Amino acid sequence: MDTLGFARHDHDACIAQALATAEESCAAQALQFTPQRRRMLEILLQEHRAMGAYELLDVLRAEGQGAQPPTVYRALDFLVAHGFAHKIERLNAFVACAHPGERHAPAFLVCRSCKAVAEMPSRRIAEAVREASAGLAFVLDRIVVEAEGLCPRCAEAA
Amino acid sequence: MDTLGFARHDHDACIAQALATAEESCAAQALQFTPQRRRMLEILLQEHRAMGAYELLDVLRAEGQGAQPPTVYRALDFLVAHGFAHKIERLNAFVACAHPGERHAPAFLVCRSCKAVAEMPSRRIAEAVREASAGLAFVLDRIVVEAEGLCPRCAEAA
DNA sequence: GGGGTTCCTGTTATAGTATAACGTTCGCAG
DNA sequence: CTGCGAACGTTATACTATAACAGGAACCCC
Repeated sequence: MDTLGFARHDHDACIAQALATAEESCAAQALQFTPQRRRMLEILLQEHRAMGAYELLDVLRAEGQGAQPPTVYRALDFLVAHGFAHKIERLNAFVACAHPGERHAPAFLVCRSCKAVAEMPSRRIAEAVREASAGLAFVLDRIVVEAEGLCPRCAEAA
Repeated sequence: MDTLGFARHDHDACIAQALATAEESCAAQALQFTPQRRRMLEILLQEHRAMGAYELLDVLRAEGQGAQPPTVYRALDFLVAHGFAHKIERLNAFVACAHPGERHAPAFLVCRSCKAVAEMPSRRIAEAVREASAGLAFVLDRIVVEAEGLCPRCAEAA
């Protein structure tokens, strides 16, 4: 899967690839990539957008699972903790990681019109944040960067 | 009010100054700086930390107001819309702006131990975000930057 | 093989965050 | 004085997230 943010791509291949990467990564770290966790990631990959926890829950229920909120949140906690998905704080929603396996501080573009989400290159951004926080003697753990605006499609439509 | 993030400062003066700035700014733009809005900003300035909407509501109620959630959210919407306060998405909480009047894309440091919040210099960060988003043909409206970690005090304690 | 431990999942209940919808008041422009 | 828009009051409800406890599978260790 390439890093193509809002661009088209071979979606089936992208899903298969991401699942395989997650599988390998879990095996390598002795993490349990259980059916539930796999299924949740698969849904996120299929939809390819930020989804709320209850939206994911609806999908599971439509499949005939009698799932409850904690089930979803637990799976999401796992996926986020290990970098297979990210939380978009601005939307209280979750999205599959576009670069599984790579170590990175994600930075997102969020379209306020269609809600599409893309990861953008974040190295320079992360570096600027590290510098600014070091200047204030702050010990940095995690960086949240979310840019809100219009994706190319919506911008053109407008 | 100077930009001192986690540092000490003359708090009473900082509150008075910020309120005065907000007042002027509203007058200049024909915005209504009503008692409710003023009071809400005052509370945020006094506490000088990120507060949840219901925490603010509790303060109002303790003062004898029979306030309801929409009252708080409306005042917060106003303050945020006009740059007198910011929302910390990561915490679902609100904080008074440290630089009222100045046009800026805020960037925050959030201590995961004591929940203190400081604004950090954001020009370089904002620039890096603008560049990255322009590279993906994204039309940028707003930037959320929230760094999570330990503030100097908590880091030293640990 | 029993006993303990850990991790994952199921289930019920509840906490915490935010907004919809409707009505009233008040100031002001026409 | 009438119509309009902005602010505010009030009720109800939607949406997001977690606490707390129980059951079961896998594993380790003796």
